[in-house]
Amino acid sequence: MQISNSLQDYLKIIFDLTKQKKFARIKDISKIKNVSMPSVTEAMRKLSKLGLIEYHAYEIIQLTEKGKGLAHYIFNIHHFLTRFLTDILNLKPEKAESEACKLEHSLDIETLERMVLLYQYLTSCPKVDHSLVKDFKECLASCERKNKMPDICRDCFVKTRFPHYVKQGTAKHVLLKDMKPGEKGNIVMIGPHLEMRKNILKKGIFPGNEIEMIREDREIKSFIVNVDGYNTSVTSNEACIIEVEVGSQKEES
Amino acid sequence: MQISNSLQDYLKIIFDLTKQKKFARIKDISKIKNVSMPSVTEAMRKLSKLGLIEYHAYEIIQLTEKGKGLAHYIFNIHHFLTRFLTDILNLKPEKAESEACKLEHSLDIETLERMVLLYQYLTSCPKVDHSLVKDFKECLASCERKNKMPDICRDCFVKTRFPHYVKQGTAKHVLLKDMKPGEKGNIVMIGPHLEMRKNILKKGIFPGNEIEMIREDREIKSFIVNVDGYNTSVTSNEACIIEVEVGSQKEES
DNA sequence: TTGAATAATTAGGTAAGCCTAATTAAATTA
DNA sequence: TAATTTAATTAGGCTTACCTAATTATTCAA
Repeated sequence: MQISNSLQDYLKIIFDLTKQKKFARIKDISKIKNVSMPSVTEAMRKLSKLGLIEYHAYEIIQLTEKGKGLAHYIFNIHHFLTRFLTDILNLKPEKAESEACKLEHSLDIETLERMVLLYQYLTSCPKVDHSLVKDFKECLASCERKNKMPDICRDCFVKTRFPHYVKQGTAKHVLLKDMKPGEKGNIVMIGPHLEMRKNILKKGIFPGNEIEMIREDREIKSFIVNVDGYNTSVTSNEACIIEVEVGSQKEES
Repeated sequence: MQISNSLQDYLKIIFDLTKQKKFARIKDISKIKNVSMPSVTEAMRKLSKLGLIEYHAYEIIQLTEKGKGLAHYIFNIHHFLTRFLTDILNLKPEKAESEACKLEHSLDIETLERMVLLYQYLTSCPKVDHSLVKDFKECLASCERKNKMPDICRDCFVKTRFPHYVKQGTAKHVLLKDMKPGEKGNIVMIGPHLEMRKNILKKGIFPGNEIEMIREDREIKSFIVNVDGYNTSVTSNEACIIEVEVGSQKEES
């Protein structure tokens, strides 16, 4: 059945209210969804027409069996996503809540299934070292303490702080700051320091992007780089935490 | 700047077309976005008013510097998400494409930042055993071969195929099929078999949910269970791959 | 049991993002 | 260069999901 995001939200809210109070009222829904009461009335009529709720003017609102099933489904997707965002990505509960609200409408069952698998894999699979998620979170937590290189990342990152550190095979890993004009490569990692990383991402620079060093502009303490065909600038500090794989590229003359 | 999802899509399409042809035309955009030409015209006027494109009736469309920056950002978010979905979750490229299209509008920078970190952690962090993602993908691939217990999961799962396998501390792990009426627990894992898992998820049963066994209904070869307050049924086969943690619950009499 | 307060509904309106049909502009080709 | 084809625009409409102001039900409390 096709049902709009907004109506799904209404259904979820009714489900939630019904759990506690056995019924839902227009006013409560309007408050939770932060819309006016007439908007709720209108939505209720639509849900009623779809056979998802039992509703008549001025009476209390209850889910039909069909509505209960669908609401339960949406509700649990929401909660799984919240768990994923808190348990794996370590978002704060309120943040995870609001992000899950947006995500629940845009993922289809197949992607969701993969996320469930990843979740299970990282948290419960006996084959996986469970300190993995713990380490990841510790790394995240360290990153949140600004202006300090997280201890847990020192090992990872310090190795690449020397120019042309050879990682494996033909691929050389360098920091962006050490690249010569004209040199190209693929971004493999954007290092510690939460705020800096956020700013780098905001410039449209992600791991996996192709990056080319254009030139250094010492006046503005920046590097001019070309990322997948678009020129942008990166501060010297930022260039110290962008790790680039060079040398395994197909050269163009 | 606030810009609607739809306008973001237009911008991304223009960015993409401009890369190849140096300009974009109404007709091409309309074809790619699968909307009528008048709809495109209207959108172009809006983007032009926002200062994101250079556009006058009957003339070719080009991005302004401002538009180019924003488009590049959106475009790269899209590509990062595609990589995440293919490289980590192992979705097929076309699927990943279309899912990324939906996701790119709903994630905010903070969540994105965490996903980048997870991506880097799993694929490039020297501290992490890189076979991890490989194993996960192998597990996924095995799951796709239906009707066959994936070898890689046998270890994980067989252990729990015996009732009341004690995992750690007070928590007992059992299969749903072995639970007694009235017994409660938390779902920790939904086992191998892709299709079956999908069907279980479709019933609103996710890892992390609280589940209570109500009774077995031998006539329909199913178990009636209560998941977070909602009754549903699970086939006998499905009950064989749902692993539940019991015993660490706070008991209610 | 009747005001007063609270809750819900009508009525009428807006913005976004689509659509079709009709018209006009631009490009192509005979 | 005139006719035809292709591309783009106007004009007018629709749906979803909101809104405010005004009205009507319902509930509560004196």
